[in-house]
Amino acid sequence: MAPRTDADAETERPRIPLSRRRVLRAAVAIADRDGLGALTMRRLAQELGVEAMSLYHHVASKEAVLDGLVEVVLGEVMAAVDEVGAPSPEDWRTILRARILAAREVFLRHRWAPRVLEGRTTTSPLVIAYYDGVVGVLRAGGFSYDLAHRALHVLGSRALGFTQELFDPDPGDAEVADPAAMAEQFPNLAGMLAQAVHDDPDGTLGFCDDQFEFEFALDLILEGLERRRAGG
Amino acid sequence: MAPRTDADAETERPRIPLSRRRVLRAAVAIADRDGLGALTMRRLAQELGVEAMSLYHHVASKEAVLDGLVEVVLGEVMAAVDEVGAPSPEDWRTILRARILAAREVFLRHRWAPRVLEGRTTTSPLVIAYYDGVVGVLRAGGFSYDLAHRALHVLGSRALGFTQELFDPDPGDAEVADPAAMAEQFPNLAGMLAQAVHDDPDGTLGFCDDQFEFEFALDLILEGLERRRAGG
DNA sequence: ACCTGAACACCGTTCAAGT
DNA sequence: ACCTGAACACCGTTCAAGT
Repeated sequence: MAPRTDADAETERPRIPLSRRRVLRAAVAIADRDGLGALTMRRLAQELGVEAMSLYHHVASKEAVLDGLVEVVLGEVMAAVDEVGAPSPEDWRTILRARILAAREVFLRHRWAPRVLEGRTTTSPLVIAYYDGVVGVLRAGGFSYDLAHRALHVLGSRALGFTQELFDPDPGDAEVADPAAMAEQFPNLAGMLAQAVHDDPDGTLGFCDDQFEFEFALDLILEGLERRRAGG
Repeated sequence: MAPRTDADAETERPRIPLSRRRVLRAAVAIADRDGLGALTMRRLAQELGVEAMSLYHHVASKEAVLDGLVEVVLGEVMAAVDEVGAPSPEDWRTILRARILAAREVFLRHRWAPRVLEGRTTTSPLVIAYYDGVVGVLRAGGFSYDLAHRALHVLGSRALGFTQELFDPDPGDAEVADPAAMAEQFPNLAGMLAQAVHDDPDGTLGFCDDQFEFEFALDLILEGLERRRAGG
């Protein structure tokens, strides 16, 4: 009846051809919105208004999609890090710190990214490139190759801006909720918690400030590395 | 024909009734031998000479099996750590270090354990108990609750004896194999590698000694924590 | 009480067929 | 060239039925 309108294009969106780029962007969108568990080939196809089997013309397999996700995220990381600036001889700590915190912001936008990154069996060239940059900063700061290598191990995934927390930051469990039972089983943690609650009564047990803890740990490590570099 | 013999019992093993314990032990065996990917309910049943559906009388679900795996491994960790000895006021670093390295040995026996541990959504009471012990050592060593809490964050999963390495220790990739191409793309890493090869010609690029790197990082962190504890 | 066969609702993926 | 329907080989899990 009515001629083709922009609204039609919006709702049907029949024209834009599929592409690897579009597939990966949709995959990121699903993971961001509904988590990694929601990312299936069928759901991904649905997001693109297409049948599942059509995806295989643009990505080889689901593994390839996951590799693509790493590519996308690391691309964002590299862009964020490049804005911080180039390595400079003086004060490697300041610049490395800034780069790591910039990378961290990307991972905070994509909470699923650490898990998929660590799950990959093959190491993406972009991850290697990122670490090459870290070593570059360290070398410019006066590190031997040997100590730079060790620094990579000490920083671990923290060099990319994330750590895999063993405790869920959301302690909704009954164990934690019942202070009496907990005090008996875990006296030290109970004491720790009790004092945290005392110091910050309205903290509602969300007493782990991720950003603060991350920076505290990062600074402690950077300090230790500088000590090794300067003194031995 | 022949009467029942021990050999029969060995091969058929028809008597021993299924139990949660036996299911979990079989699950550990499969994961140790063939990796986490090989651990399916059907394969697990097969290992026990039973149908898959029989498992559900002893474990609620596959998630419950994974929780059980954590239980088993953490049980071994607690046993290993208990042998090290109790917290003592003097020299918290020595005792914490020994406990962490003891825990590490368990994880080296079960390479899959870090992944399943980090994958769990609910935190096992045994993990909490382990960290309670860590805090106990720190407290005995003169840490405030606040700094002990921070120490947990700095150590992260290293407190349990493992770190999730981002690089696969096995660099069989073409990228790494071609030094010329690598030197161009990743000059800093190439230089690092070149020197490592120079220093250790027969190292065949296995230049990351996991145990050495782990202890180096651990000591750097413990030193930083002691500095914070003593001085501020 | 403990085990089972058949079945269901999901996966990722292949393949021959459509346009 | 790009997309699809039907199908295959796997999952975890349910349920009614066997002993």
